[in-house]
Amino acid sequence: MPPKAPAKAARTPRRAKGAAKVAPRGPLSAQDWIRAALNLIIREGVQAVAVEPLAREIGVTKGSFYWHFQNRDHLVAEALKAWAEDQGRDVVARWGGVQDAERRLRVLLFAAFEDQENGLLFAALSASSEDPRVQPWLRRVSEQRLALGVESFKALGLPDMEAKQKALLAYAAYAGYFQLLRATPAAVASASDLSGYVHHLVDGLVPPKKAKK
Amino acid sequence: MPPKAPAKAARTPRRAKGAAKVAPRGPLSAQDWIRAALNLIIREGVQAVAVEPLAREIGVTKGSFYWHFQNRDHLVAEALKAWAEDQGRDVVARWGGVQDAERRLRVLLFAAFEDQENGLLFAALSASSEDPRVQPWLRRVSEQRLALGVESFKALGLPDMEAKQKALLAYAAYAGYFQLLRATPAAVASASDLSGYVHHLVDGLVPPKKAKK
DNA sequence: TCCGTGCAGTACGCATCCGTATGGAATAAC
DNA sequence: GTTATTCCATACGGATGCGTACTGCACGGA
Repeated sequence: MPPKAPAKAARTPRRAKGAAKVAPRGPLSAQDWIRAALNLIIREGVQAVAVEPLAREIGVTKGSFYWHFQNRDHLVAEALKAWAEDQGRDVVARWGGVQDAERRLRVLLFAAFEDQENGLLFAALSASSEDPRVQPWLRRVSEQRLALGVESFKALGLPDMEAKQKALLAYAAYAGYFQLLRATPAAVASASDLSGYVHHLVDGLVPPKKAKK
Repeated sequence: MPPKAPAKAARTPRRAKGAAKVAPRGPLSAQDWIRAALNLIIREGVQAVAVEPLAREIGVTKGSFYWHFQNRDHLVAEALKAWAEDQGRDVVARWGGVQDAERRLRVLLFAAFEDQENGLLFAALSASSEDPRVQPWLRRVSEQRLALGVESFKALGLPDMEAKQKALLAYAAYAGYFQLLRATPAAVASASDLSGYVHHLVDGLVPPKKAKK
């Protein structure tokens, strides 16, 4: 537990006794722990975020962890918060640019599918959705994304109901794609052309004005 | 560890000391444990299948468990095997009936989406895909389903590549739908009409001969 | 009636994790 | 140099899970 009002200082490396483990580094920050936690979540899910294993991986001991965080749940909470806020920023960033409704949809979807790392992180978090610490954040992000999708389809002139269904379909295709990529990458690899995949999706969803297939 | 060659017998209820826990029952079978494990998997994922908690839930102690199974991994393995074999049977059952290629696709997809319990179980297992005990079974089932999908689309006269992409898209939409349903049911509920959702999916995938929308 | 067998309870040792307590090394400030 | 501060190591107690060993009970058959 670091005192609420920090002072100053920052120092140079050091290492544990028997452990010249990974890369030598200076003192850790809470951010370092959060990053490590998110990495671990991608690989093994939220429930794998345990203090002692994580500390081993970083190459320090619990002593460090409990200096930066009150307890395990606080780390998880911070990591999730960081993720969700990141998503919020992303959505806004991708939203702003394009005016034309159809182009915006395409840009949105292509960008989403192209950011593989983020997609896999989303899949990992969805995989931990039974965890009550995860659920609210997942809900937030999904609602935001779905709302954006619905908006975009309505901007094409579609009625509410249809826009909702199409948005859900697009989002499910997104979530499912990365779930499959995470669970059984080999299966996805068979249809290796991602851009073709996304084209199919988009062409199937955007009202067939001139389906460019 | 029950002796390899069982004999006979079957007896009447009994209960633990302080525990008139759930429903009174006779002696448990390995199947009972497997069923309980699958139930737990749906609710909390594979990693939640622990002997002692599971025993508590059933209302017995570990003593019983280790009578029926060698260890925890054996239970998990049996449960997964049971699931995968069930899926295999399902696929065949739904496959046999219909001759017309387009109708078969529709029937297949509608049936898949309608079996909510199975869909949620699939989502739960996919959520545990990082578990090396789960991965192979998941792979098997997904490959089988995808192969069936590709077949079905090729039967419509589509070229290989397109059939693969459409099958992947359909499967991702399936996986994603149930993942969302599991993770954030509220989000899915907004587009409440499942049949409309599936219609959208199918109409987007089946080559627009006479898109019946 | 007295065993044998099927199933379950109880108790133990071991491992892993949590969170706490406390000490210690390196640096910055003085 | 002395001191305060930052960051980490180490050692502890408690909880929970695994797997083993052994005991106990109810039933069926002899």
